[in-house]
Amino acid sequence: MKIYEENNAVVLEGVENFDPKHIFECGQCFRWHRQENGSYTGVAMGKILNVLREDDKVYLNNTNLEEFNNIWFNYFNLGVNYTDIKDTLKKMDEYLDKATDFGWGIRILEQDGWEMLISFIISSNNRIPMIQKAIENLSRNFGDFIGEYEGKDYYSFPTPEQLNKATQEEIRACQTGFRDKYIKSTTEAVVSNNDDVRKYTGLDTNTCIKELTKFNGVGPKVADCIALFGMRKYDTFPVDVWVKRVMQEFYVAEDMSLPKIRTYAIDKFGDLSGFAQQYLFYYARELGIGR
DNA sequence: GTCCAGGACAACA
DNA sequence: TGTTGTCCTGGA
Repeated sequence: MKIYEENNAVVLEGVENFDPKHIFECGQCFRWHRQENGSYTGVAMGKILNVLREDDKVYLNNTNLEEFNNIWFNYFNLGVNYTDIKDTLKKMDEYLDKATDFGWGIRILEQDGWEMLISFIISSNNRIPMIQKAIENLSRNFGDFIGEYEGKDYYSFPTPEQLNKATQEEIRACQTGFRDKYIKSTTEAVVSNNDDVRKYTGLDTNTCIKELTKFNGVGPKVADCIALFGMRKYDTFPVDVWVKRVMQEFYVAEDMSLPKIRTYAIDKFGDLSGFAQQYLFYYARELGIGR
């Protein structure tokens, strides 16, 4: 891969296993929006970025090499060899063989743990467009204005201290629904205990999930998502309705419970469970499998 | 107006 | 220890 800077952009030439649509629409993130030219614009790590792929070139627009090295290289998980991961998964069975071809450009983003904690609390019993709207509202009302890009204003996700200034009513006014009390209580817990959830990356997977489940509004599925997408715990397997459908379609009996599906998958996919989950989720959701 | 999609939690057996 | 009703919102 050749990496160079030109015109306020960083170009990744010959980058493998990288497709914006696959990355931003596999259920792991909520702040990226598709533009008319097929690129995606979003806010992450307090920066506005636009991502466009043209053949074997990926353009990271509105950034420079310094930011790329400090932020985006890790954010896009570029140190991980997805060719190896897919090869291992492909050998496991025909479904993963198909799913890894279908979502060939998926990468698991290294997102901020605190943002994932609140985002996935909002995700519970909620649909993606509504989750996106609530997170945007929270950011506009309680985060920092970062700047304008192509005629739109962008705001950073609020810090624990910023969000803690919001009342439960103000949180609900951001269209969080009944999850307002979960967000309020979790934010209060983080601030009052001076709890840096980013440090949870250093815990082992089971401890990490157990700690996350202590927060109000965080159950098994939400904890798995936070651990996988915000804390680099790749050996876990969040089971949402789509993953349940695809697992029942291809692997397990119709009446298997969610925790048992999870255990089954982790036994089978091991250290690559989180990656398998992403390929299967994207495959199931795009094709409407099991509906 | 009615139904449905989406997990956590409290109350219950 | 597992099961059931409730929570909120927008789109069909």
